[in-house]
Amino acid sequence: MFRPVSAKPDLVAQEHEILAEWRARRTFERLRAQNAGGPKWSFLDGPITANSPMGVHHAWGRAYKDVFQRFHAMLGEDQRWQNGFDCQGLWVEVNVERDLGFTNKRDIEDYGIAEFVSLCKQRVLTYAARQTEQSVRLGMWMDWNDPDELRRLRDLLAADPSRPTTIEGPDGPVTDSVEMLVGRLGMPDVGGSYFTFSNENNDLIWGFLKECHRRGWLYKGHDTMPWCARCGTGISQMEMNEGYADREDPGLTIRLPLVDRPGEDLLVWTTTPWTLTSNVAAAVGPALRYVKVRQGDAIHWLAKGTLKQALTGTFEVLEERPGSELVGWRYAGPFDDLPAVRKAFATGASPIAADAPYEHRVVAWDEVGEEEGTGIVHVAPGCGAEDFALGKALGLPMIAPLDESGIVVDGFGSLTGRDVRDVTDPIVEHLKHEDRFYRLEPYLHRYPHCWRCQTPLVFRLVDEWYISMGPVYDKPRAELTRAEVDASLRYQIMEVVDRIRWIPSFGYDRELDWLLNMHDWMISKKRYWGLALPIYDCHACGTFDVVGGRDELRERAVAGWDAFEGHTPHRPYIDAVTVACPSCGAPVERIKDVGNPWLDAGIVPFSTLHFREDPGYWQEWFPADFITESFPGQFRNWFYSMLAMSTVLRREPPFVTIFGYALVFGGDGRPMHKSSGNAVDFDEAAERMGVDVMRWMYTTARPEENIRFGWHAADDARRELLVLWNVYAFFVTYARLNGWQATGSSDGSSAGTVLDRWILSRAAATAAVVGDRLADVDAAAAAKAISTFIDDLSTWYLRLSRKRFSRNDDAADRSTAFATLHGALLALARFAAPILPFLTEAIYGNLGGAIAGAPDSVHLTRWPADELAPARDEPLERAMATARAAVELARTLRGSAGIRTRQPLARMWLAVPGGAETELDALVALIRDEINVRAVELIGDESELVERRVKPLLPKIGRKHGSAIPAIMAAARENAVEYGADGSVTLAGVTLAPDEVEILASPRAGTAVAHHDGLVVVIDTELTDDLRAEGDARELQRAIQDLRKDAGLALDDRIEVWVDGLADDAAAHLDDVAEETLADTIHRGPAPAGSAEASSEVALSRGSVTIALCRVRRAGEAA
RNA sequence: GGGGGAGUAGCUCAAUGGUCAGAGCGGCGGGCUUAUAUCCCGCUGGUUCCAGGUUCGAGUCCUGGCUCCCCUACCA
Repeated sequence: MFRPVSAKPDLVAQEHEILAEWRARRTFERLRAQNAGGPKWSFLDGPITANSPMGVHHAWGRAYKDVFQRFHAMLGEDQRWQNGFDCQGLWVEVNVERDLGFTNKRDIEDYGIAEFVSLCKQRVLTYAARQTEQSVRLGMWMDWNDPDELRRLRDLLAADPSRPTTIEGPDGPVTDSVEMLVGRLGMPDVGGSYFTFSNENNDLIWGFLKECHRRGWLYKGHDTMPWCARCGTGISQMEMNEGYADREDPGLTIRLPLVDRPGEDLLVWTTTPWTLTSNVAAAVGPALRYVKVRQGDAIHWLAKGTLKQALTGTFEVLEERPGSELVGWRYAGPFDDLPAVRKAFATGASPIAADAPYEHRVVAWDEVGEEEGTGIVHVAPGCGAEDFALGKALGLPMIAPLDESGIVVDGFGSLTGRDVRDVTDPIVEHLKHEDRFYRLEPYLHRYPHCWRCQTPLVFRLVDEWYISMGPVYDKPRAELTRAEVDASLRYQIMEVVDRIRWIPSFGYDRELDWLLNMHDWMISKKRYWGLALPIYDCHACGTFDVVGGRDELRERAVAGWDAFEGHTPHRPYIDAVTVACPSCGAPVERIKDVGNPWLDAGIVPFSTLHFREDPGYWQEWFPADFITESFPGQFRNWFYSMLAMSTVLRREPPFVTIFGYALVFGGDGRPMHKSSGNAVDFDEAAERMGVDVMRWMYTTARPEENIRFGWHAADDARRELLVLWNVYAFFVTYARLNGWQATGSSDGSSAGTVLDRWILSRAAATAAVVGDRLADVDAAAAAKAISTFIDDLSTWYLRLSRKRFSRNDDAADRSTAFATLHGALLALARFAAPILPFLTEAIYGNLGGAIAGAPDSVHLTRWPADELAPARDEPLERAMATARAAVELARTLRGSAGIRTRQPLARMWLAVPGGAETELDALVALIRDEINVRAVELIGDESELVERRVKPLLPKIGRKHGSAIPAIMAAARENAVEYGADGSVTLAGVTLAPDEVEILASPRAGTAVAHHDGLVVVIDTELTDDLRAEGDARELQRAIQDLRKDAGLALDDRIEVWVDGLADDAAAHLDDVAEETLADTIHRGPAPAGSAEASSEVALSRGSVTIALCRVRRAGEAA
């Protein structure tokens, strides 16, 4: 017997029960064992940042990951099931800093780098445990660590990292110091999720960097970089565009007096006043026109095209010259007295005479424009990349005013020691005092900000480390020679990209576009928590070397190994080791920088697949068959770093297929992000809507479109699943009432009715489509097919079959009906299992548990498509589609005639298109019942019901007949047509050949309606007294059923009914009414006082009738 | 700032240059149903961003403008 099922299920509670059941029965472990040795399907999980609890936006991708893994498991394929955590980098550092209340890097140094790094590791373990729990709740099956074990390691790490401890690995206990054990997480002997902070991950990146160096692609750059003063680190190109935002800066115009033209000055505009301290030149466009203007006593020079925007008040133009004539003019700088300026100028060479000290000069620069400012550009080569390039080209001195925290360095007078963000006011004051100030007004522009902490970036002159991407050639890829590709990493990566299937396909173009525009990859960060870059830069001789791994470091160490031994390769311990310079032999320290975190994630196709310690294993699992991540952002991040590293190491694709999806938006219409404050907590959503509903919402969504997350959308998703649930509940309710049991083998397909065979065919078809779509990475289409099947099952199969379950004296037919619905539901449970793991498990558990020998979980069953395939009957499916269309048309006709479906009609006429005659009798009967007509007459020749119309084929006749077209089309619309004997037609005096027109049959006005497939339906709308009486009886029956429901009666309660005011001809049908409503007696006349439990009134064709009912007490029942 | 894409019903989106611009959702009305919180039918809804142009015919092609999105970017 099946367990009873509520029509209003608590899906959330049920999910928790199933999670407990999976745990208790070790269902996942058994699935892995079952598939061990099967064909391999290699999924590579993109690491999630273990830095905060998940929001609902993380669940989209994780739902996809689980759907595809479960599906491939049902195909019997062996998988690795390894989740990944991203661990190193600024994300984690910034949060630890916040927790500690730190505001800058000095706080970290004071606190102690070792302690700080340990806190970063602890934070990662905390949130890895948390996200593990959340992912399990989502139904995600992975080789999870025990979250409590992760928290235990965290606590031990805090207490004493050197203490030995033991954890249970897949092949037995593993013992090591806490610190080293944490560094071994995810490795084969320890098991569980991979962590990018692992020793192996770091070690393999070292190997990668050494390989880059071997090929000469690694270099140190000296340049002005975008810089975050709060984080104290440079911002790479990959990170830059995360942080563009509108910002209001001071738009400051100042006067620079000309030394050789007393009383005259240059007007210069800047939005970064702090850079004025480092001014060394003023650039003019040599081809632009410049004017001298008088304003009161002052005389200014500026570009002619900027007069209106740059000047305030009236002016008088005195003189005009090309910019080239201004070049070489000397001017007084804005901060000439500062020691730093004097020092730079004393050592800088004058462009006029090599031995003279430098002086401020007007220089020529083609880039200068007139759109903004004054057409005279303030140049500070220490404060901007373009200025830097210009300064380098012209040999100008460089002044770098900021330290790494954005504090003004020594030599800048009263500004020294101040924060760059606070110097605008003192600078303006200074300029006013010196009579250099002209104008200040706010200026709104797009400005880069730190992607992590939103601090506006500054530009600093620094040393950073880069991987060269190679030249960009000014010609199409197809024309490149082999040698050119071999000399440029970016084109090599593109060749790898060519070999990958990108879904959606625009991903391919986006990745190529990024690669073409990518600057060299800046891999260094002047921070603490992350990959220790294994670069040893010799100050003695100026050469640098790269160490390729821990073992190599041990061999080459000349000092400090003891301090490092026993530690993971992180700061500060790694910094103690020095090696001998291979060039001059001097002892060299590691550079202090840590690595770009995308190095950490990019190496995982190697590190997690044991590239080094088990090459055989790596061969088997590389490249990954599949990865899936959110597209926005990853082209320049994870995809890019994996592609770059795999290209360098193997020149092979690291993955074969990539499936990308868009973003989850919050209720405010912005991308959902924790830092945006619009994130919806995952746990809240899971407990409120249930994770199957969430998974359904995500898998039905179009992956290339952003999703707007909302509870309303969740309700829509839930409603659809409740339809399925109600079919299931219906089945269980009546199976229990009838004592029906599954026998194990019967699928009802041979003896079933046309509807039975149809729904089983639909189940087979759906299983095939869902399997095909999932195999092709199209979850939305798979979900859509399931959705259509649920609709078929509920609104067509069950609607039309209901009586076979509830009131059926034919035991064999009843049994067939139960077997059919049972089979359809079990099939659905199986092919929907990857998407809806809980709901399908509940259904399967109740319906399939009874069958001997069946697996005890739907997730241990194999993909059902082949098994179901024999039930497929495509002609029947097509015929049924036609029948459904006919019913819809007839309903439309009823609607427009104002005759409700309960009112029987004498007959309808039906013309079906050729080829749809399969099961015609059964389908006609079905249509007859559904439309409630006594007879259906088939019309072989539909010509009585339709008229011929002509549709001229415009693309064919358009050019030939030109301006006659409107008249031809008007004639066609009015059907003013002459048919020729040869098939030609004449419209508006123009004769068209047979192949220039299409002859259509369209329904005559007044009938209806079938536009395609030639289906035509007509109903007889004449109502006889007899039909009215039967209609009234049906209406009465329906009112009694309503009343039963209102009175809260059980499905099998028997009743006694009173009907007052019913006409005699309708009363002739009362026996039928009594049977349908489970009434023992139907009295005519009013109910005796006090005997009725419920009553109501119903309007019939000949007046209103009062009905009343009460429950009949059974023998032995208390009164 | 540069490059690309898109503007169509209240919303999400269709419509090889072809003659009444369509779906779904929503809204309104009606209907079916003792599994249903569902479902079915009908109706409603349009300056196809604006202004020109090409054409027998333009949502579609061309020119100019406006707005939004994506990619990219320190012009002072």
